[in-house]
Amino acid sequence: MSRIASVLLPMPLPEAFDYAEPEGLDLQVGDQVAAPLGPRLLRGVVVGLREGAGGNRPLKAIEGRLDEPPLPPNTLEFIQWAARYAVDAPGQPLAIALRGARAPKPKPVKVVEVTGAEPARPTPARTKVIQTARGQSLSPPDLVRAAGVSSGVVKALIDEGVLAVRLIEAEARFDEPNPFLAGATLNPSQAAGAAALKAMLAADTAGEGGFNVALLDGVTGSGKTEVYLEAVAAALAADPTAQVLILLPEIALTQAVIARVAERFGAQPGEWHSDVAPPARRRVWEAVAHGRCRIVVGARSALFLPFPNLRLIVVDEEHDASFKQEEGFIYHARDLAVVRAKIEEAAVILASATPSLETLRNAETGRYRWLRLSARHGTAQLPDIELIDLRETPPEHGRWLSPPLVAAMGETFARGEQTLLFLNRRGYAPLVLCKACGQKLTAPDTDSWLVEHRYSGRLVCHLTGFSMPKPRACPHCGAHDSLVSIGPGVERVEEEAKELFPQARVAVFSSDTAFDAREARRLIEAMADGQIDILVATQAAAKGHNFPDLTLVGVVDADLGLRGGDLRAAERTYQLLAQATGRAGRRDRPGRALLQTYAPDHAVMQALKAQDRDAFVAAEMSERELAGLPPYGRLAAVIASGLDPAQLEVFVRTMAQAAPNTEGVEVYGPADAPLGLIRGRRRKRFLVRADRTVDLSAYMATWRARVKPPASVRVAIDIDPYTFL
DNA sequence: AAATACCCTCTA
DNA sequence: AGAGGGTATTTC
Repeated sequence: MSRIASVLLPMPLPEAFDYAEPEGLDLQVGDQVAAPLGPRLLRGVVVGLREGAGGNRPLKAIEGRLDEPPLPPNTLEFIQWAARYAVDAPGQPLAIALRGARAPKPKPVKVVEVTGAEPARPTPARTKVIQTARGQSLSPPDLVRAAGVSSGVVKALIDEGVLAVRLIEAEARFDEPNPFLAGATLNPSQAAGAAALKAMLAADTAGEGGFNVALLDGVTGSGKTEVYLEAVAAALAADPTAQVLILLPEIALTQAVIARVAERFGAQPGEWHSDVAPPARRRVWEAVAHGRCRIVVGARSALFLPFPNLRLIVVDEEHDASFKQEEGFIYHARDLAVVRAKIEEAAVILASATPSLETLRNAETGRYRWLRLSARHGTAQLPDIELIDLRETPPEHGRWLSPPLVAAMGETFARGEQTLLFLNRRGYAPLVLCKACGQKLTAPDTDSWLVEHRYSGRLVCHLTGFSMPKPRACPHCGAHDSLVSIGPGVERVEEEAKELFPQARVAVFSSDTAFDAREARRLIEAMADGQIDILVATQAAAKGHNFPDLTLVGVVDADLGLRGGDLRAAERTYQLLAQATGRAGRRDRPGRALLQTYAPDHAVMQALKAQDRDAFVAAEMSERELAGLPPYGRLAAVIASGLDPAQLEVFVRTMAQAAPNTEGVEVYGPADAPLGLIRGRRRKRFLVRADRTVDLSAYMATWRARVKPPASVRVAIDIDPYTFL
């Protein structure tokens, strides 16, 4: 009797395909195989094996097993669970999981070996080289350095045949972390938190079930990182094969955490995000699959790495919206981290100063352990937060900094201390319009405004990536010198700060100026080192960094995130501004934060001023509960897009008709999406609200299966949406 | 996703 | 008829 192998291919196919297992191949679930698909040969993963023959049609045979590490069973289960949750093809998350396996291998490294031949003239330098080379494998430059000779000596010995150069495959090696090194000195609050986390991890070793989630809840500066690193140490110490994943919302934050992990455990962790070069990614992937890499620090896609023994996942800044992947395979890494941990029977630590309402709800109901860190680290105090009512003290015409903020900046500068001006808007001006014809400049066939960037002299669409040089004449009416820049971006605020304080050193931190990890670090270090007096920054600099001389934070437009007014506007604004104002006043100096607002009475502003997170959360929770919105209910969105508006309209109406009638589910729409046109595609949206008891993924899958969109119409399903554009 | 089967229009 | 092109279908 022969066997049938069910093979999942990394593509948007609806299901795994069946293949015949060749005689004697002895496949296992998880094996990577080469499988024929039409005329092509593709990498796939065995997800099932059963006895049987082809049935009504003959099956193609698997070409062979690839000499690559298999995917662990839990990783496979997670991939399939994730696909079902996201209402997408299982090949999509598989493609993410195999991204490291498909990257090119690192170049082989040269090593020098002794051949046993005697040198013709044994000088002292030559003898030293031969002795050094014996017993260890070093590259030619390393051997030169280790023996303390000049490179000519080694080269001559190679030419003579005394030494031989061999190319070896760079093995995916990672140093073993040492969990027994001394950690940071913890204050009592931190020590209590660390002890509670260790107790949670011990429940696993004691056989009481490894799946546990803890919310590590502490104000900015309370030292959450030190606390969770103690939990990482405990997890690694409890099991010599244990692996730990630390997830961060942004690449910019990885460097700092990697440095702290390296210091704490005396070993470099694996680094995983889109900026890591493919060969390095391959090295991490293989080392993780073999269990040789025990700590990974990475962005959301690290969740799909093939850990054979994942014991702990830390999600740092768990409230951060960057954990939500909005394109391609749509998922929320924090939510899926909890799922993965459940499958692995591992522990999860969600860390934040401003936890999401979803997480807070789980903590309130006791599903998650709730660890609150009270004190700020050392002697530092929370900043003093004041609101500037822009209706009473507006900036001058064409300016963005109000007199009270300017005065505070002046005092701060005079004391030799630093100011952070926070504005979550890249570029010079968010809108350019023609004062002759009134047209707003937009990207071609797209509804979003072009943002003016003065550094590059271009107009950029932040949505589609389109950019063009700023034209001299209006593209609509042809009028000359009629284009005016409306509103402020960080570059414009920088300009104003330089004019106000010509002697001050002013810099901008945004994804445009900190364009890669190295440049970001350079700017952060310059700021930490006191080489910058005024830093104008987007949210890229609002998170996680430590600036000891920063005593004033000015929020240029506190109301920015409240406009648009979607479900999470208030929550998001609170989180972002609490984070930004929390930058002020570390060490022994008290900090001050000033928020410029036109709505000082808004609940968010009042909560920020009073630094009363609990009151804000309670108010927001009761509103959500009344409306049955998350975390009390669930949401899903459907985004249909097409080139032909009429065809899209017809489809969207049939789709509305086809929505299943289910108790506890309401479907709203179709409506024009707020960004109704992107790259020439018309967009329509549905919003679905469901009670928590409803299997929303199953509902959406049923709905989708009832309709067949014309080939030109694309349908995307977004479970638990965060943006409503 | 990517190869190919299909189905138009245009050229001669 | 055959090329050229865009689009729908199929892939175990």
